Amino acid sequence: MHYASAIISSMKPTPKYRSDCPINYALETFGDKWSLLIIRDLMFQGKNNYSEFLKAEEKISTNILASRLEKLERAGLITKSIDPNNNAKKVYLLSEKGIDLLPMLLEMMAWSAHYDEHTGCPVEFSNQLKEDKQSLITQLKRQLIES
Amino acid sequence: MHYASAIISSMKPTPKYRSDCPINYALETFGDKWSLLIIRDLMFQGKNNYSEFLKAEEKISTNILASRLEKLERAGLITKSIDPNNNAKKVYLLSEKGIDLLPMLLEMMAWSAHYDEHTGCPVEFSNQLKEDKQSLITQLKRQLIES
DNA sequence: TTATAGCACTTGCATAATGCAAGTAAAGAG
DNA sequence: CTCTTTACTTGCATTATGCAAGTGCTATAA
Repeated sequence: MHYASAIISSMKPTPKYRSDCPINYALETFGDKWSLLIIRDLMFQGKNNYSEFLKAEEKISTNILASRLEKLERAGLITKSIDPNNNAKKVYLLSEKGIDLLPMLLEMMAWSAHYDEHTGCPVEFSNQLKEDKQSLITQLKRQLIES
Repeated sequence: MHYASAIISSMKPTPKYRSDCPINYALETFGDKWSLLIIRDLMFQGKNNYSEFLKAEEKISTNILASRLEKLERAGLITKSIDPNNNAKKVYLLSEKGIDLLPMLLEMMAWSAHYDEHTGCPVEFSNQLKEDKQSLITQLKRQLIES
């Protein structure tokens, strides 16, 4: 591409999103079969590195995991750093933007727990969700920020 | 496959889901790039037939729309019926299971409105979400049940 | 200091999902 | 009877995902 074309195309950048609808923004950010499972593992399972994510029951494949981690980092939902105790290890953590998905994830879990007859969602967790969602949010959020 | 094999394989059915995790149930039910946009149009845009869904800004293609409508119906999130005023038309409506996605969708919208600088989410809607989510849920839910 | 293992990926290729354009069938309107 | 609307289906190209194997760093033990 020569300079003039480059300038012209820089003037109308290819639109990043299909629309400016908030639902669509969410879908384009984490709307695939894997992203939210990684967020889940970070949020509820205390996992924070590549090999731990790989161990998840749903069996994500290595290339997809790598590409999702990169996408989530680019979207600002997670951060990547080197484990100070082991330079061979990377540490993935939820950013504030990622942590703020907690209320949505809890609603999602509540819905699934209600409608999936085979749900693995612990009964006490479901109950706390119904009874006192706000304190559950506060509590989980504190745990995440501490780490 | 001969009869004996058929019987044996019918004894251990291929597992329907990757896991019994509630997040995963949600993902396998509506976790793709399009399902929630259809739910959105049913829930907030008053759309209820094929050609209206096709008009959405995100430009779903006809075969994908048909397959998503079928999937959502099979999952029990929507119902399909014939328009009594026009036998050529089908009417899609949210079931209770579909309507119950409202709280999750509102959290999703709140998150996107907060983090997407180009969000199209109306300010007053965002505000009502922050100020009084519960009455917004009650109000929207009433509208959906009436139709 | 070499060997072995762990960790975080990458690569190549097969399969599946999605996207696009065109076509079809049934119903309604004129 | 014809034209339009509606709700799709079909065929094919492109993209995303899945699977197995390999790579290149640390780290750790001999």
